[in-house]
Amino acid sequence: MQKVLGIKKNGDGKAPDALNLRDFLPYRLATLAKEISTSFAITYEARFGITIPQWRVMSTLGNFPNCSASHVAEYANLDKVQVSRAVSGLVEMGYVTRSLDDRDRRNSVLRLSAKGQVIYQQIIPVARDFEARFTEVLTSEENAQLDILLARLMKKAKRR
Amino acid sequence: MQKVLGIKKNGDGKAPDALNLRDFLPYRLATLAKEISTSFAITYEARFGITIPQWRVMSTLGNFPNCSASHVAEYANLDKVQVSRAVSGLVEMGYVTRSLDDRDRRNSVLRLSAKGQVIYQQIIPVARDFEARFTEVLTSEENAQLDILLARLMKKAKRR
DNA sequence: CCACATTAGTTTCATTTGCAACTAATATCA
DNA sequence: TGATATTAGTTGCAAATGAAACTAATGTGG
Repeated sequence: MQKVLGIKKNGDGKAPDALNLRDFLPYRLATLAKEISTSFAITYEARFGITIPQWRVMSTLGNFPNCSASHVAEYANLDKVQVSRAVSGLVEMGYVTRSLDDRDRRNSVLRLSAKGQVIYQQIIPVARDFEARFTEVLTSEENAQLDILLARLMKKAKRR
Repeated sequence: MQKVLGIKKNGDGKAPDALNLRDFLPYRLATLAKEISTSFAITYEARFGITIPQWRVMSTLGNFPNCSASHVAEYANLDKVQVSRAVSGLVEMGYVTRSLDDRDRRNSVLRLSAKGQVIYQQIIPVARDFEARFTEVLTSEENAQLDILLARLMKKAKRR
């Protein structure tokens, strides 16, 4: 009986009576992502005292200075509550400044502070090294392929 | 400047000053996994009233009847607290039976009840269909490749 | 211009999560 | 055999999460 991504296929096409969790794509992605995320989170939590949502916010602000909280939420795949709380913490720690957009005072204007810039510049190489430890186990062709496959799956996931 | 999995490489090898979250492997995996997991969870939560950990427990018991809670935890990548609570709920709903191992009364012996078997058999095709919606967007070669890449990344993640 | 709808962001509250402490059973070893 | 350690599983508690209510600002149709 051949197996393709957890789907056991027997010759006559009859539904098999069990399913192997460990071969099940949603499970595999979830466990892999969790393993990698938490391990990365531990790295920067220990060194810089920030959480995963805070890392995402800082990284977004590194690319989009002066953007709004909703832009951060959209870009970093966080909900607005998470962004609000993450930013509050980052402001308290002095890593981010928050002001109001004078043209529309509902919007916040978020920036990395000078201190935040310093931290951010320190995290980048750590992040790259961390990522490299994984990309290293694949050839560059495989990395390119992975890139394509993940993009395709994500596109599908978003469309439902 | 070429980009490989979020690592911008400029010609002279100098560290670039920013990192694109959306190209960052841990982020991509986390968001993809979350999207897929929650969308699948909604499916069976609505129909069968079980949570993600409960789905994992049932699926494990489908393959390993009469196993212990710690075996479930190990196999389904849950911690023992999650298993304990998931099982309590499943027992309450009448999907699982819990007894003690007479040879070592610390160990529990978990089984799908008759009712649990029925539910489990109903979830399997739903799970397969759900997974198929994703594997469908890839060719069978790509699926095979994805399988290999995820396995390699997971192996690396586990070793740290 | 004013009532009403919409949007941005925060706060509240109920649920989920996970570590740590705990209980109970078994293993170890003097 | 009896003190101590280890293992399985549960419970308690504190932090994280997320939906929904809320505040404040802006947009819109009459």
